[in-house]
Amino acid sequence: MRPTIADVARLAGVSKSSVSRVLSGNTSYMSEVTRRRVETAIHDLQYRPNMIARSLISNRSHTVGLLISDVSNPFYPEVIHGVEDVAMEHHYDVFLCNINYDLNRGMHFVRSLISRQVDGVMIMSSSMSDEWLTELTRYQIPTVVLDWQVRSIEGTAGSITVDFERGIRAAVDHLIALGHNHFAHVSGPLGLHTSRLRRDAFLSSLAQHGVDPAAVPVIEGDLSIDGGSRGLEQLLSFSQRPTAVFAANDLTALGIVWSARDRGLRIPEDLSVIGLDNIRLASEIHPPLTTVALPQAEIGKMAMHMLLELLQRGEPLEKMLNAQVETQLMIRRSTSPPGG
Amino acid sequence: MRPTIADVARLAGVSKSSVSRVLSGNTSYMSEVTRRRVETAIHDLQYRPNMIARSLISNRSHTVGLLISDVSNPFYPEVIHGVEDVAMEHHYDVFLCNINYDLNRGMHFVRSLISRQVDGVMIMSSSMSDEWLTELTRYQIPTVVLDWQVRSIEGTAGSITVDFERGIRAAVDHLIALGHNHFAHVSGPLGLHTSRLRRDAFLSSLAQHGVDPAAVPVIEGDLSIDGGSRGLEQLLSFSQRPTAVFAANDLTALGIVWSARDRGLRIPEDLSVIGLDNIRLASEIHPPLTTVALPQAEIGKMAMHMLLELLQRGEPLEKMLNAQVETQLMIRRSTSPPGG
DNA sequence: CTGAAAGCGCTAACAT
DNA sequence: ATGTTAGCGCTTTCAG
Repeated sequence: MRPTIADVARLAGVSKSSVSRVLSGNTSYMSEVTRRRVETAIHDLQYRPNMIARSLISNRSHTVGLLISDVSNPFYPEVIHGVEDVAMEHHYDVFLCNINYDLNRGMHFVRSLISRQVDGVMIMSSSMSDEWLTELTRYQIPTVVLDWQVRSIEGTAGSITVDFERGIRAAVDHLIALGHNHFAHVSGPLGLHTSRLRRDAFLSSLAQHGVDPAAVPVIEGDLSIDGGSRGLEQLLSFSQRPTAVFAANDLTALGIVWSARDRGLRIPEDLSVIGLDNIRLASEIHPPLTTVALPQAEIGKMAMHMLLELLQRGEPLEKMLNAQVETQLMIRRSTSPPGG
Repeated sequence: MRPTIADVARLAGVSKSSVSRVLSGNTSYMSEVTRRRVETAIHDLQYRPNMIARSLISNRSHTVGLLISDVSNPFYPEVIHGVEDVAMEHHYDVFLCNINYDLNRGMHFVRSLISRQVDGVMIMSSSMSDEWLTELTRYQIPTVVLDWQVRSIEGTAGSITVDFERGIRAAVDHLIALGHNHFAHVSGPLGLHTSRLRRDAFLSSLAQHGVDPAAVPVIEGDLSIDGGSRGLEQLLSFSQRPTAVFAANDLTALGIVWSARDRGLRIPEDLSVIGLDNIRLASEIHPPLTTVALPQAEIGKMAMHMLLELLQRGEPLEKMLNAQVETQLMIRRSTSPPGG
């Protein structure tokens, strides 16, 4: 049996309260001697406090949940890092849940987190259900959501929205400055809000430069390398081939680059490619990818900070918190004037 | 306040015990009526049992910890999946901890997991400290370790070892059959046991074919893309250039392939490259990478299953459990006869 | 078949 | 400055 606070008390010859006091650092009114005795007893027994018992009293588990679509998506690692760093700083632990693009699985995790009395939850899944939020707020669990148009919810919640506009506009400006005039977009699943945002930002920025959006082919991909490959194939079948393509994410862009290469096209001479996310690989491939960067670690940190803030305020907010992160163009080697 | 079992009991007009009975499905000796009343009360109150309170009694948190080096390492996603899948099946939740290659951080997590009373722990970090295991077994927490030479530990533990031999021998056979006779290896950090295993397997397989191991350059890398690039540069500086190189992992292999390409070498005509792991990217790049595959998902599943078994047996084992997984050569397009 | 009571490990008044 | 007591939400004997 693992030693309990009672064992420590017995060994030290004091009461449980005294032990509890040194555990919580409530040591101001204690005699040096008792403190010492307790400390040695703790050490001798290799006693470790039982968080479960603590949580039962305090109603706080010092744990937060983080729901993501899929660990294997290279967008997440840095985000997770950001979350973990801030969490660790504040002595929180993180329950990472892989939704795996499965809404049911998501709901399962949500219920499980509720039962576990997590103090808060962050949802960063491209596909999520409003139900999750409803369930979470029903039990007053503070929740932060990334990049999801939430109809303002009653309860303690916050959201982080990504300003794609700015980075994407910079990307378009860059392409225009290079002299391109035939564009294309390989999007994410257009059922996703975020895919539409990216597409619209691209098209409207183009329009600002006098390019007719209707003339810009949009191919629906699936945010994967394979989707990018397929997108490129379609692009090549058009009579009017684009000289520059904007991909909804870096994975898609990689698929485009590699398939284009395979077909004998040179990147960037024959085709300029811009991605989005700025995953690690983007700078490691050849040529390194020009991309609209998301501040991944910052997103993670911000989410956890916002959650912490939500946790502090006891009462439900009258209005959801909101924060915005900026995107930023990283110019690398996958873009050049058309023809080189 | 969230409803408790008392609220349900009150609403249903029964005792807490009765509610508890239906919660645990202990419904055999109950009247249909009471069961119904309780069920409706649970539903009306949207009651969710408090796992924390349950755990306090049962001493089991239905939670396991999974320590990994770094989420961003593409080796892990499938492993994590495997673990999660069988964990979910058995109603366990997984605490994912990113050691981040930091031994202190690892110890921190270990202590935290102990305080949280996790039922078991899996350690899958390339660098780990024996201390972790000592600490874990001190508190009788069943632990499964991947690919780490554990001096047999007293307590409830298991290990999964990877048989690199077989897959690597197949890789060497393949290279020899293709007609290669100048080899090189870009290893992982040779401080790591697993790096030495891989290197030794390569060298000894080569020896079996009459190749003098002393004549085979081994360049110490760091299991990253960058390390691969640097490895290739060194390789090119040798008077006798190898025609085939075996990399300690796929990331290293990618670095080699891409850098070689950059320097105008053709893959596989001018250089055959074999990786190890079989990460997803390996089959998505061009040319797809020949690699010694680790059964990632299987490793995850096996680890969780072994942990479950450890959990079943109450008493400490007299001997550690052990299981082995096989590696397998995946022949793709990054290898060919020298010169094409 | 159902309820009352004790107790899991800990903290937080309340005494002393 | 320290000990005593009650109780967090739940399960589990033990009575009835």
